[in-house]
Amino acid sequence: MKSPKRYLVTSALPYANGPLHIGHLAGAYLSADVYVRYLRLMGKEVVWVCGSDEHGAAITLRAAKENSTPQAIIDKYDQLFRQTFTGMGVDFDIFHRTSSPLHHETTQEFFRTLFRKGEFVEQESEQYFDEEANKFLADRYIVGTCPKCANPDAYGDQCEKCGSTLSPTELLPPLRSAYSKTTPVMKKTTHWYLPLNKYEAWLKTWIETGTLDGKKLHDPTEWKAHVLGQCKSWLEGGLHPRAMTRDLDWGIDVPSEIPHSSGKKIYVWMDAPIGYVSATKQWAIDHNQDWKKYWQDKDTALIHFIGKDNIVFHCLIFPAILAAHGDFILPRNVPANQFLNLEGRKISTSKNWAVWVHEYLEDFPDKQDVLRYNMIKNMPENQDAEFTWKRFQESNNNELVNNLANFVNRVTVLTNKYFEGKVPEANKIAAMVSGRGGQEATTLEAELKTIHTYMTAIGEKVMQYDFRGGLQMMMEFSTYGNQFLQFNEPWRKIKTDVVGTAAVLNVGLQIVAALNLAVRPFLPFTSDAMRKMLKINPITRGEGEWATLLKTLSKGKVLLETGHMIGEPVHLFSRIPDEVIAAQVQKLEDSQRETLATPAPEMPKPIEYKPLNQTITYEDFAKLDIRTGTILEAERVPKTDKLLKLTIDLGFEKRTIVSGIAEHFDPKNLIQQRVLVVANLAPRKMKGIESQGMILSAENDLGKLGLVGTTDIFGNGFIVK
RNA sequence: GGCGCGGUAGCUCAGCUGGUUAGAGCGCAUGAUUCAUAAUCAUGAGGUCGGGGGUUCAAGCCCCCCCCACGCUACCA
Repeated sequence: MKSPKRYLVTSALPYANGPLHIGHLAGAYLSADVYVRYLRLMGKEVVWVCGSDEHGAAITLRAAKENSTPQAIIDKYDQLFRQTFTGMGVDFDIFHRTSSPLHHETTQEFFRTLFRKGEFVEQESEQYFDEEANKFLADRYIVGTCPKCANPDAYGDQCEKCGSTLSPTELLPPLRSAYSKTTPVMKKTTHWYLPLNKYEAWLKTWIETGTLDGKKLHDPTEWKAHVLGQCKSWLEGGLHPRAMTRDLDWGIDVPSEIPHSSGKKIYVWMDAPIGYVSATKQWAIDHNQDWKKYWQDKDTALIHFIGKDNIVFHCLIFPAILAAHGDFILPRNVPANQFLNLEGRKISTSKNWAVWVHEYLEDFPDKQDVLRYNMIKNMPENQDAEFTWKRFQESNNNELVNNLANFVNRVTVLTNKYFEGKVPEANKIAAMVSGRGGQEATTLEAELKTIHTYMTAIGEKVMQYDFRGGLQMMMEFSTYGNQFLQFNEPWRKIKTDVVGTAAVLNVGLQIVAALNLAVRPFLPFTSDAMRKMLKINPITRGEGEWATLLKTLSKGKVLLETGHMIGEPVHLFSRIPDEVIAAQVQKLEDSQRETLATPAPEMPKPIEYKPLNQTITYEDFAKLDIRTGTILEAERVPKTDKLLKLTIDLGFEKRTIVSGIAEHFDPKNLIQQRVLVVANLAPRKMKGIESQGMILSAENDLGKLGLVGTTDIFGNGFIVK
């Protein structure tokens, strides 16, 4: 693939519902920041957009819970995001908001275009409805019992206790509406669907070959294996139409001229990626540029940085939307990162098992680059990775302090000590040995070539989205500097050979000067500090300095001229002592414990009794028809983990009941067991078998099930009341 | 259960379309050195490449079966 004229880089819009933790940072922001910083230093035309994702049910719900308003919630987190990103040196070209009027217009325009082109399918479906509040219920607004962990307050889209993804139909009763606490009913509603099944064929070709309409748009071999794998997995399974609208209060209205649009909002998942477009528009307005150049010109490379949870949306659904619209380019790559674990466990907001970035900035002032270094070093580029405070400390002390900062310090100290802080004469014939092995003689010219090689290699890694590799290469370059000093021993040479010492330190300073740029995409604050120390011009954004440096080197010219005065040595990094690390680990455990309000692990765990459900009337109870019965047959339902197919004798008839108890009972031990059966429950098909009722069982605090039976003096079919 | 990404030295990971004695960083051991925040540099020990079968002159890389971790997905009335 030929290299593009310009780049449009996006980072997943953070959802304005809570603060950022290190997992967010590792996923879509630091990776993009390194990439974009490098592109800018190479003088490439690049715009990097991001913004707050501010719509959807979770925000209204949170507002209600905190007795606040959605607007107040999004304002609060938008503000916090901006501070956090700026604090960490994550340097977007624009950080926009999906609540802005420009974004609303842009999204509606998109929707309108797709509607007019007849891309949507209007379809009626049944949704949960709250009769008292007179509202349809988003998944998030349906509360019920989690089928996985029995948390009675799980939401219809997710259980916050065990973190599993749910759908409303999976929730166990009693279901209730988050608005009125009443039981929701099913009601018909109309929505607009994107017929992904219609696009399946071209999406498949596009993903697998990078080709659309005979044109090669990207090279799939450059895509990460797990991204391709995930997409192929979806394509194999067949794509289904997906609703692009919701019945919601908080979001972007479906354009009013569209029939039946009253009360309908555009689905946040459609609204959010269009946020990349509106952010670009706003940037263009601010900078007197043409946004279309970035979204509609074939020579632009669109790159989406996201976490793996977003793969399907950015690789299939959003491209389908863009293509359905017609005027837009498709992403050239979607370098999704995997997940970052923390101290051996998954990061969890609800369990408060997280390192919050804004808190890190408070706890470790002026140590942004230490976190950046550690996060890039352990970036989950191709598989899940882990952050531990111990490794954070080790990489700081052993690599940043001992290797990088120390090398820079050695060179500046020696220059100040022996040459009054002036870059000494480069003597091209002076005898020096190479930093590699210390065996062969070398010259300034050869060393400039070596520097060029390192700088090129680091850049290549970054362009391949191998940020860990680039970072490692950068550190090897610093090691090379240490080796060069070690082999040439300027501290010894000064006693006999001032000219030779000057030559050695001149090379040392050239390495430091190059290192200053090598470090910059990863550690921008450090790069600034080094420039101050070297007394060279500060860089604001990056305007091709790296490219210039490569040119200078390949001409055999030096980066720092002889006689240039450098500043006093400064320690770029400082050691982090054990106590500080221990305190962070303690903080993590404390906050998590507070959140869970559980005693220390070594204490015997008290039984957690489930809270009582809301009071019901006798009439409610009387609706239940519970009968005595006996299990006649029991067998596993093939291809399921939990299902047993039971035949129950109810005296007056025999019933087939499918029950999710296979993990608790051996089928052959169930034969002739007496059970209680909810006999008037509406039948339901599971795995193609109609289940005609439900057998009762009790569950203890450890999740163990026990059948609730009758005593043997009873026959079958009698009423329980 | 289906699908997907992985399982390589104590730890974190590289290993391209199969090709000589399987690599790096950290940690560990020994030695050198003192300009530097006891930092640096050199040397070394450490792996039957998750397990089992197969294809091949040759397999960490290909095929089959199994085990483990993670993710998506189905089922859980």
